[in-house]
Amino acid sequence: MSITIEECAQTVLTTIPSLMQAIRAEMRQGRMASLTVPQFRTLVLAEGAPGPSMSRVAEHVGLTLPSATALVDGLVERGLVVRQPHPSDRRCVQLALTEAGRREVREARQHTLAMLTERLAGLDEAERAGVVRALTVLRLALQTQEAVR
Amino acid sequence: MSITIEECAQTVLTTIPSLMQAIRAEMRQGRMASLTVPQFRTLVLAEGAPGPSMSRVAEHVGLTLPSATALVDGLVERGLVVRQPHPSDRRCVQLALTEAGRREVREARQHTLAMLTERLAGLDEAERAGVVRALTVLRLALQTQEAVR
DNA sequence: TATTGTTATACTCTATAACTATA
DNA sequence: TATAGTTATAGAGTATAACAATA
Repeated sequence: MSITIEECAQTVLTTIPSLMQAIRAEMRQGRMASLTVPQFRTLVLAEGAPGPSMSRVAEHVGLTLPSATALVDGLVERGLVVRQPHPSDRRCVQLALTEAGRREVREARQHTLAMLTERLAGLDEAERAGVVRALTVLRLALQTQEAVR
Repeated sequence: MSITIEECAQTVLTTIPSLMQAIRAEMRQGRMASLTVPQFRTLVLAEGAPGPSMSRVAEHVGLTLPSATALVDGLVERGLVVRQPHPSDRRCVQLALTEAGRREVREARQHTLAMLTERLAGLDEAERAGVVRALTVLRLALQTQEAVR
């Protein structure tokens, strides 16, 4: 029973939004985790990379620059990040997590991962490997083109 | 190289939002396809099931009832669906596609699938099968719980 | 002149709380 | 009293267009 590209595309189109819904619901449900998915992703970026620029944020989260500005504004207002001047290029901004931001992202991740882990507990070894492999394949296939755009 | 549940959860948490972004971008890019993902999913539901209620829409798209109301309001304003009275239970609504709605959903799907198909063209048979299998596994794992909630 | 970022503006998404109408 | 749906209200996500500051 061979699966055509069209069938595969169809599955992707119908399933990914559902999965996204589920993840969003998880995150919203966490009592203390008052972060939306894009906010969370921005904090994760700032946690890993040192002082990302606004452009970097926009690219990472998949937004336009103005959208990233609005997103970061919200995080700044809530005291989770600060905008720091870039030392050598004064047009650029370097985003930095505050202590509160560091705590928030840690808690949100812990919480969300715990919930996800619970739901994925039923998967066997082969299924887990399959999931990781398939998602990696999809990421490469769908993101490659974005760079081209 | 065995993959733990935590690693699997981690991959899901970081990858699914990216994939969703990519799909959203695809749909937005379509010249004539001016539908958002939730709007599209609502039209697809109405296309398949006959006269879904508002509750059915909310459940399918993963929204609260008020959110579904707002979503459908937009579609009604644009002439893509109509709210019809349920014959026996006057509290209920039955959603029906208009001709324009039927055309719109057809075009949007065609367009989006074409783009996705293009991007997935590089996958071999085993990868396609793996993707479908993995997404199905994830859907079952993540959605089961939603019903419980 | 090109690049980085922000402001202005306008939709849509999404939720909670309060309400109406029907069962 | 319980259920289906809407209205009211509010905040976040998201885009395009126009602008400011710096390189």
